[in-house]
Amino acid sequence: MDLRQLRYFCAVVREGHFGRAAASLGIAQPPLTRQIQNLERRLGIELLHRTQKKFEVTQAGLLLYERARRLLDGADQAVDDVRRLGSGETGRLTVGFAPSNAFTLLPPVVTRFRSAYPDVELELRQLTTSNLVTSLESGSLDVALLRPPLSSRSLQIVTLIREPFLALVPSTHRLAARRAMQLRQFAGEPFVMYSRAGLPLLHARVMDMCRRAHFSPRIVQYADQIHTVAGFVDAGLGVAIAPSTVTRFNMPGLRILQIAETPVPLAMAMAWRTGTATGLVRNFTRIAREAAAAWQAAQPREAA
Amino acid sequence: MDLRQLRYFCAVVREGHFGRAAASLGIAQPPLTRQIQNLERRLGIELLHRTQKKFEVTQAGLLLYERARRLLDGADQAVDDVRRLGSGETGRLTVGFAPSNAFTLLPPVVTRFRSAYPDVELELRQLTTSNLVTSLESGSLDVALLRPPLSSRSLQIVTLIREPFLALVPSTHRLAARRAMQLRQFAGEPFVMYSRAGLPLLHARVMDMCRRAHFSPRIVQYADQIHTVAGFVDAGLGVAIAPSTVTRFNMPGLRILQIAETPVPLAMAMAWRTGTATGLVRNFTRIAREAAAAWQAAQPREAA
DNA sequence: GCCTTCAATACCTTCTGGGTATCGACAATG
DNA sequence: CATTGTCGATACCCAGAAGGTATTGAAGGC
Repeated sequence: MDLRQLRYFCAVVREGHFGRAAASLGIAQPPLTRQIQNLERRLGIELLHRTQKKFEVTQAGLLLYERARRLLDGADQAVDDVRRLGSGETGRLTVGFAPSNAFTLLPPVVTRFRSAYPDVELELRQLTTSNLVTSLESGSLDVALLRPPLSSRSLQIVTLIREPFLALVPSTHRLAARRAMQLRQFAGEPFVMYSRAGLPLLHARVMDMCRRAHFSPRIVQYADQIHTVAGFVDAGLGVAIAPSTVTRFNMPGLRILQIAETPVPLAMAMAWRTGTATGLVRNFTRIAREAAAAWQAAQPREAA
Repeated sequence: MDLRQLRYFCAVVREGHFGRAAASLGIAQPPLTRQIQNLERRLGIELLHRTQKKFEVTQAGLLLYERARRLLDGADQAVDDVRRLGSGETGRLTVGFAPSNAFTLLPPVVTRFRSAYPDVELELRQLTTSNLVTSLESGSLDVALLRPPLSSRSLQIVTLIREPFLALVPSTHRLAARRAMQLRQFAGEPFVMYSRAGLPLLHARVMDMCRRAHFSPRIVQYADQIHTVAGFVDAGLGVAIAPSTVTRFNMPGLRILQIAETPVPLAMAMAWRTGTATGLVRNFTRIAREAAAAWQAAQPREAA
């Protein structure tokens, strides 16, 4: 069977006239006549009963017309659905994210994606960074939001945003009125630190900053979430260093200062399996980039 | 959309291997590769994700596979149904018949047709000869069994059987022991005659025979069915002339003789609209011819 | 490290589908 | 009654697509 011939036949039946049917199909009349003849020959059935100059549709022709219309509609629908699925307008996308961005980048990305692709079923999974990587590699995640660095030849990584590090002091602190400070001014200060287990990357980064500033922090408290650290500083337990996300917290006893040394910012990235060319992932990464740019653009006025 | 490409794609997905798929399709591998590429290009979607040497079916490809299989099945089914309808293996056929053959030719024809084409819906209508003709011409009948002659340019007529006329006498009649007789021997005999209203053709034919034999029948009784006429003769009311159907009746008091003049036999014919080329009519007329031949073949040993 | 396997590519041939010109037949119309 | 217009069918030509053969390039198995 050939859908072209069915399409032609339907046009002839619908128009009741070879010339008009040919015009509606955008072809000339002779090829149309021939295709109908071919169709009849192939089926071995008379579909149109010719009575010199005019024709009438036979019973068999009428049946074929009904069936053909349904087939053609089905074919169009199938093409449409496959295109939508392939282009990522529909389907199911599993997104992994680290706890660290549950309250930062994730919400705007998800919101933006949902409104752009309402027909996509979005599944969100909070995992540790190492689990994110293995899940991405095994294919149980399509894409993940996580913190670099990460080393995996099979994953594609794009940095979405870079958060500068800021210094946190209680409002009662001697530096509270300043706009900026130097890291060595925290030497000997009671220090609120990220737990090595809960936030290994932040722990390492902050420890490294202190080391570069030639002092070892006098740690008086550990916490394993950024906003917990900020909360301890707010409560006056000590000072801390945190990514600019903290400017989003509303804590009356907290003062936020710029760091003169401007440490390498804390990056947030997005990763997916290299070679994954599905429209879903393509669309999600585009949306994520847009959301990150918007987020980044909204940040500086507070963090600058 | 092109069904060929869908068929090829399904084969590739089913076999999971271009070479085997090509073999199962009866084509070489390179054209198959190209067709799949064309299909992907036309849809603008990656259906098979190639990873050097092997490939895996994408989500979109899987969806297309499901849809394509249903489309292909639907197309095959449609072709099959149309073929069956067009070839007369299915559908609805309206057959008209005259009262005169309700008990002769019609039953074997219908039986034979039913067993040959059990899926055809057969509608039988008993009508007068003139109504048969007008119904055929108007299209409300597809085919009819009737007695010639009839004149209609738009109808195709085929004679199915020819029944010789026979003479009927009661077993007490002076001719009862003879095998044959001459028509003039019925001159003056009490005669059972077909009513002009009920069986105009038989009435005319018998009257004509008598006229050709130079006598006018002394009619003592009219009847409007053949078996009623035979019944009256069986009861001893008189003699009669009847078509060979009467040999099928089992009447102890009835003797059947051949007529020396061998009048032109009584024909039974079949008619349909010229130009009607539907498989149903073609099949029915073929079956009717076969049934008539069988009926005719079973006749002579009694009527000879 | 060599050989096999599998899809992709290059190139050629054939056949199918579409286009133009024209025919033949019917129908309407003056 | 002749003429003209309409409609489907036919004849012929051309372009493009589909299939075939030979070959390549890259992985994977021994």
